[in-house]
Amino acid sequence: MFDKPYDPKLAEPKIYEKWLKSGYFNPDNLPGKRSKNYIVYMPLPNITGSLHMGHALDNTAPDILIRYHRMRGRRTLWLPGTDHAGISTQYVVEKELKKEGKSRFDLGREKFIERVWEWKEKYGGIILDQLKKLGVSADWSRTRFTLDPAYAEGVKKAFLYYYKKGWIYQGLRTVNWCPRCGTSLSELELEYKDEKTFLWHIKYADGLIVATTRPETMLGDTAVAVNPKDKRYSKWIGRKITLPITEREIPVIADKAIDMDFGTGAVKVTPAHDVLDFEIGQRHKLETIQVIDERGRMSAQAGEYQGMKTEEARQLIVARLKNEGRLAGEEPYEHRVAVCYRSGNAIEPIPSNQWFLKMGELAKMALAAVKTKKVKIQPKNFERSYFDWLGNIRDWTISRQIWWGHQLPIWFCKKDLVVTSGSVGSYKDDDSFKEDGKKRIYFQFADKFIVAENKPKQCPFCKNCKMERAADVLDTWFSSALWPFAGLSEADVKKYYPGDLVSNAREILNLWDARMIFSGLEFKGEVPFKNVLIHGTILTKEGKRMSKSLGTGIDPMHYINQFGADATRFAVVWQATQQDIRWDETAVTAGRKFANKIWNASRFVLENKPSRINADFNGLKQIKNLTPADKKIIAAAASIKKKTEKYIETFEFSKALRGLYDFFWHDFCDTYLEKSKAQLQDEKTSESTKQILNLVLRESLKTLHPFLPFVTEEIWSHLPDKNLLIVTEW
RNA sequence: GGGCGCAUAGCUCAGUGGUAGAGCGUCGCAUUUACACUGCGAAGGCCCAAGGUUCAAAUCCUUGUGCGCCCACCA
Repeated sequence: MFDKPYDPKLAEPKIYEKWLKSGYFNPDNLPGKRSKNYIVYMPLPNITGSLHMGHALDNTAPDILIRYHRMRGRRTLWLPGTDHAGISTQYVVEKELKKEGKSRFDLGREKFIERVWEWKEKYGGIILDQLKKLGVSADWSRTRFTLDPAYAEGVKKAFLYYYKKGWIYQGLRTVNWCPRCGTSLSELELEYKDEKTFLWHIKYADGLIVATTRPETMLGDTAVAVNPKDKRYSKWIGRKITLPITEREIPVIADKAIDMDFGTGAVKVTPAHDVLDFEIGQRHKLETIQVIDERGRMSAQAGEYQGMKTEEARQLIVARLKNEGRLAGEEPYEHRVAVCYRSGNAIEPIPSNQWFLKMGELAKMALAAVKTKKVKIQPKNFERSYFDWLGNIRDWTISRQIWWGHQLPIWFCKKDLVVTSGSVGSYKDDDSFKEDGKKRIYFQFADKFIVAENKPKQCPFCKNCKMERAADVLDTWFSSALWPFAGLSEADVKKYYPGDLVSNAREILNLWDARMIFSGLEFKGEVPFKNVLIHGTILTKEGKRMSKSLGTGIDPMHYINQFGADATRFAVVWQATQQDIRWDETAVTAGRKFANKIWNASRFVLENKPSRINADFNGLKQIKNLTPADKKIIAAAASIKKKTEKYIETFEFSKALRGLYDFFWHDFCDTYLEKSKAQLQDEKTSESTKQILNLVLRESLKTLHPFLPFVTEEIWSHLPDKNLLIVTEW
């Protein structure tokens, strides 16, 4: 039963099965009196994903904490779940469809969503199974998916609540639009590509020259902007000029966003087709004229250029400016253009109707929560990015023009409904814009709508239309922001909210943690957790970011399958000191050796069983004639236990592990075990040595357990104790 | 562009005012008695550069150089 080299491949699945059967991952089943809770919310992995190093990092720290607090008598709940991850998931399923030569429009919304559910059933559980292999002791009986019916109810209620509060509104926003995919993209979905083009200098008036890489958008210009401090242009501010070609009058305005040193220092402002310009437009209440449509073609507003591709229009416009003597210069220019992460197509900023959530009050609350230390962000230096983000926040665009997600509970009066945005009526009959025989829906707008949980029986506006549900779905983060309470049943919320901790990568801090904090405060009146633990990023050994597309990713399962979860966890914790980690796989070797060392030392100790086992260190103090070696190891064992407690509670897991490693390997094995061999031969010290060996081993297994749960539990099963180690009192 | 951080042994990193440490690797020796996923020992470092503070600096300050991460994104 105690084979010579420890074989994690045999032991780990067996041990995990035992834990599952025990039911102890579920706080309701834990033995003994437990008054205090310890609760961790798992960062929701996407259903598209499989385990990567980031997940390993996200989850080892919580597992250490959960295991530690479980042994310390807390009611521990680690809430697991998966995220529907709207855009990413829709993307992978669309890619699958593409292999069959189909697009989502060929299936239609309903069929497509069915297809995504099929995908979810097939692949959605993979990552959770992999987390189990890592030893994650989450309460799987409470696993939730962010599109589960109960969760969806919570999301809907939250939306209705915000709407009643007057915090949700419809508005215009220039979004990053991919003309090929027919969808708007979040900033995260953009990739950047270097492009060689020209910077054209266009004379808008004598002495007022603007520089642009996109002359075709000038048809939609509604201002020229300069920096207020720029003396060259101070006399122009407030004046009006005539825009070339369209001959429209536009104002010259001053805005501090303008860089005086770039180009000519004067910028054409096209709110419809540039995200920054849109913001300038908002500040100065400029008109938004859309000259490029959802297909990436010039719109009706573009007059004679209507229907042309933007490239084509650009050439014609440049030529015309040249003819008219308006072209003041043309310099080769290299810059980065945003492209769609799926199609690689250049993105086209266009104005669209979107839904917004007011951030004013919510941001204030989230700021205060951290400023008053109700939530602590660790390490502390990340607080700054949190404060910066919330301090400069704009209202949150919560609508997304995709199908997979929580559809908005908004119902439009069909008679009032305008489909798509701006000027697109021009291609109403274009076949390429039909789905299911109907026109594709891009953006919807109507003043006549109601927000309700279910479809109204009668339209309150026209009294006879069947109302149409808003096509948009919610931003994925809107639903995941509710995770700490929407992930729990109502009874559980009473018992288990608020919790203690989330652990994630730094880019999630604002996207998710901040939003969980204000959602918790707004809906439950309490912060959802006390600590946000930000861990470093795992880089390649060369110091580069791990990424699937670059082929630099490392699959933790590779190590788990080969060397065991304990060795893998050891490597992660060993290296997770403070900053980003250049992944060094020799640390896995160290972990594997360490697990084996623990195993073999235990074999030695168990071959020398004492007649009975004293319960604790105090019991040992009764023994007379302790040798100096005995005293030393007892003191060291007691001290390392204290240190481990301290380091776990301050989240310095690497220090804890390194201390334990040193103690166990050197103090216990190299020194004491070797000395004990002689002491065991001597009748006078034999029994007490056995006692000490056994006690130090037991204590070591306990303190090591949060870090290397499998091997310690396996050894524990060979001890006389009946309890599993995971619920043994620390 | 803004923020954060890192530069210490061949590699990956601890150390944060007072004679340089670990893991992995390398070399030598040892071993029938827990473990070769072992033990004992050794080699290997002007602690990025320059300046400053100090009795004393890898450690604090300034500047520079190189590298990375996150966020924003430039007409």
